[in-house]
Order: sequence, then C-alpha cells, then structure tokens
Amino acid sequence: MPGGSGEVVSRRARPAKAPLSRDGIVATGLDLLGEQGLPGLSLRKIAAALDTGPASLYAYVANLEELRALVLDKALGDVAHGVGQGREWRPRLKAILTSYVEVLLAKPGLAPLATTTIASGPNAMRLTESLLEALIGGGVDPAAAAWGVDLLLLQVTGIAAEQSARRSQGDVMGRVAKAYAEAPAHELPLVHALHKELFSGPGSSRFGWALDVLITGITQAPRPPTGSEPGHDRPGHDKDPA
Amino acid sequence: MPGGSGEVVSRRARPAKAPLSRDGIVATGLDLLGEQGLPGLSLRKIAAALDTGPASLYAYVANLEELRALVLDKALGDVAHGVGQGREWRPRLKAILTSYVEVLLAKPGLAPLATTTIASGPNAMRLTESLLEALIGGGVDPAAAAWGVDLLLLQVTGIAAEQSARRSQGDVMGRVAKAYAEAPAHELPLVHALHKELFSGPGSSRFGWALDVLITGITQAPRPPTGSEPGHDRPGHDKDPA
DNA sequence: TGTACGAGACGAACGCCGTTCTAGACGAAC
DNA sequence: GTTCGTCTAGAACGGCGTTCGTCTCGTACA
Repeated sequence: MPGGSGEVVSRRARPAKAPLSRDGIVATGLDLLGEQGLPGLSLRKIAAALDTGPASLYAYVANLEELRALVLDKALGDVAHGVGQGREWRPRLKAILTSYVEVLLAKPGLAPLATTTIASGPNAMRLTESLLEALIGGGVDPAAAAWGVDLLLLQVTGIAAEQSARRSQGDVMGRVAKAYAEAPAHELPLVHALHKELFSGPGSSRFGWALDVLITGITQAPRPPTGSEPGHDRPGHDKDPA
Repeated sequence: MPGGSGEVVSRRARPAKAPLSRDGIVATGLDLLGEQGLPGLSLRKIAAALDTGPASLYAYVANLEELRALVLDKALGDVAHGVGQGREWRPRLKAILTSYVEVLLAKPGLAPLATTTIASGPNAMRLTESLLEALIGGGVDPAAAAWGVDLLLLQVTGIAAEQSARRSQGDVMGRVAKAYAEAPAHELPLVHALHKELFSGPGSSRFGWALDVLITGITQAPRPPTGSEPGHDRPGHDKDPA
C-alpha cells in the first residue's frame, strides 16, 4: 500500500512484555474498579494498565458486558460461603449475606456493578447454592427457597448500592434528601413527618432489619408457589418482545 | 474577525423553531426512551430530535444525571396513586405497586433507568406518600413503614428491571439461565435441582409472591426500629468516606 | 530443516458519548 | 438607543466500545 520509500521500521523493540491472559485482564479490571470505581472498569484503562491497546483484549473477552460479569464473579470469590456451618440456619443465612454485602462494599465500584450485571460464574453459583442450602435446611419449601434467594440477593445488592452511592456520591444523595426534607407539610404530610426516617441509618441496623423482614416473610408467606401450577406461567416465549 | 470578504451569511433562515423548554426536553427524552430504550436517552439524540445541538440543552438541564431524574419522575406521573381508595390497606398497597411496575414496563428503558436513578420530583414523592399512607393506615409502625417503603420500591423496581431485561436482552438472560442449567449435580446439587425454579415465571405470580413476602415480613418482623435508639445510628457523617 | 498456518498483538480508525468554550443573536430594561 | 443577560449554536476536547487490517511469532507439519 505505501508505494513510496520502503523503510520498514523493524518492530523489534519489544521488551519482553508479559503475555496477556484472561485472568490477568479480569484481575486488572478488579483492581481498577477498586481504585477508580465504576468508571475505572473500561477496556481502554485496563489495556493501558497492561501497556497495550484495547483491541488486544478482544482475544480473551467477547465484549465489555462479559468482562463485567467476569470481574463481578471474581470479586464474589471473597464471599465466605461456608461461614457458621454448625449454627442454626437463620444466623447462618445472615452471616453469608453479611459477608456478601461486605464484599460489595469493600471496593467502591462493586456494588453499582452488581446492580447492573448478573454474574453466572462459579462463585456466583456457589453463593446461590449456599443460600439455597441454608433456606431449605431451615425447612423452607424448595420452590419458595429458589424465589427467596432471588429476593434476598436483589434486596441486599440494592442496599449495598445505596450505601455505596452515599459514600462516593454524597452530594447527589444529599440533594435528594433535601428535596424530601422540604416536602410541603400539607399535600405530603407523611413524607414531611418521616423524611428523616426515610433516609436514616448507614445500613447496619437497616440491613439487619431488612433481613429479618425477608426471612420472616419467606417462611410465613401465605402460599408458597407449588411449582406444579397449570402452566400458564410461560405461555410461549415472551408476550411482547418488541 | 475574519478580515477577508465580509459575506456574513445572514442567519435569518430560521423557520420559526419552537423555543426550547425544560418540559419539552424531558418529554422528548421520555419519548426516545420509549422508542429506543436506555441508549435513546442521550443529550445528543434529544437535541437532534429537537433540531438543535447538545450544548443548547444545558440552559435548562444541569447535566445528564439531572435529566434522567426528571424523565423518571415525569414517567412516574402515570402511576395511579389513588387506586383502591376505599379498600383494605393490603390490596390497596398491592394495587399501587402493581401500577408502579406496569408503568415501568410500559416503556422499554424505564425499568433500567429506575434502578440507576433516584427521582426526587413531585411524582416520586407522591408515590412515597401513598405507600406510607397505606402502610401506616394498616397499623404498621411509622418508622417501620418508612423503611418498608424503601424495601418495597427497591424490590419491585428490581423485579421490573429483571423482567425488562428478559424482554429486550433475552439472549443475555438465556446465557445465564443456561449456565445455571449446566451446573454440575455434584458440587452444586441444589442449584442443579432448582435451576428451573430459579428462572421460572414471567413475574406475574412471582411479583405477587414477593409482595406477600414483604408485607408479611414488614408487619411481623421481630422488632421494628423504634426511631429513638441511642443514636449510634449516625455517628458523624460517614465512617469511611474514601 | 524449511515452510505454512493460525493465534495473538496492535495501530488506526469509526461512530458514539457528555461536557465546555466561544461567539453570536435577540428581547427586555434602562 | 444602548446595554445587558439569557438563550442558541458551532466547534472542539477527551473518553468510550468496537472493528478492521496488518504484522509478529511460536508451532506443527512436510
């Protein structure tokens, strides 16, 4: 293509760079996520940290979405899924979920990442298994346990994300709290009266209360799904795919 | 400034463009969100739809984050917050939350938007007021009601987002479901046995069950917070702001 | 031993994004 | 009639995910 003077500069200046690897890419992404929060988890920043270009990462990762799932799953490896093995099932369940939320809060970007991405790697599945085991071991109907795990993870992840936002974006949360604090006493009397309770607490007591609510509800809910319902549960595939 | 031949092209060719307005910008954003999903809610696309440049929007909106909150709050205006006024508090609460989730699912990008953004506009606050009213009217302790509203909204929003993702990103959800379906029977026996229940149901029955769980738990949770606790709830501002 | 092949590395570019700077245009107030 | 402040834009900056085409290099095969 370049018909002019040849002058092919030899691309010999390669100082023994460590070869890329999927694990290294994911580990670097997790590090950057911990340092810079969610914006740190970008293909370009990971590539720069690895002293290469973004295109090089595509040999190991399909796209950003897959990378995010891998990073989240790697982080979930720190969850203590075998905690309180001998104890009763309720404290055991709480201990696992507490470990989960602690992991999410250990690095700034993890909680927001967990709300957007669903990990399907081995660590996420191990966590699901532990939660199912605790619930079913406590006598909860298996089908209710399956749905309950979803409920618990969704709630706990959301609480972690809320608390994470309070740390790193206190200004934004402050503006929201102020808006509720300035609610007109007429028109919105309950919001006005309870605005402090609505935003109270850094999560520790609130988190425990949420767990109690969910566990109580799961064990005592009126009619746990039997799983053998007529089958109108899944008519075709989707009712409105557009 | 350009010393050359004057030739100042008169900028007269302005065909009576409707002047921009905050409401028009938000309405256009909501329309685009409904048509193109979350990626449709961008300053550039809204500006293009309004036949102007992105810089022009900054006279009415501080940044994208504020615009997102405004769009979400406008959408929440469709929630029927006065539904089932005469009925008992439980069906009333369910009716309000059902309306909320229906609004979120009415336009493709709304549910994902609601998981990322917290609206603090009048419609969001009216929704909070209605939920508080139903709970407290049912005899729930006011402090527990305040925290319960958070619980309910978080859960319902998450369920809506999950269902929304199933519609517009069925492939992604399918891959996750397949990963769980292929869980090794040893190692992860419960996940293997219950993988179908973990991903079952398009939400209608599941949504109702989640509501029952939460309401039951909120009313029967062991010790609702009294609100007059010693005060270690909020020592300074944040324990670990970094 | 020589050679062909395929996977990995990578520079460059495309199109998108939010945001800012700068200069004009215009209506209202003095 | 002039000034002033708000609104309108064009242009640009830096960053993003992703793709394309090419180049290198270790390896397997002849």
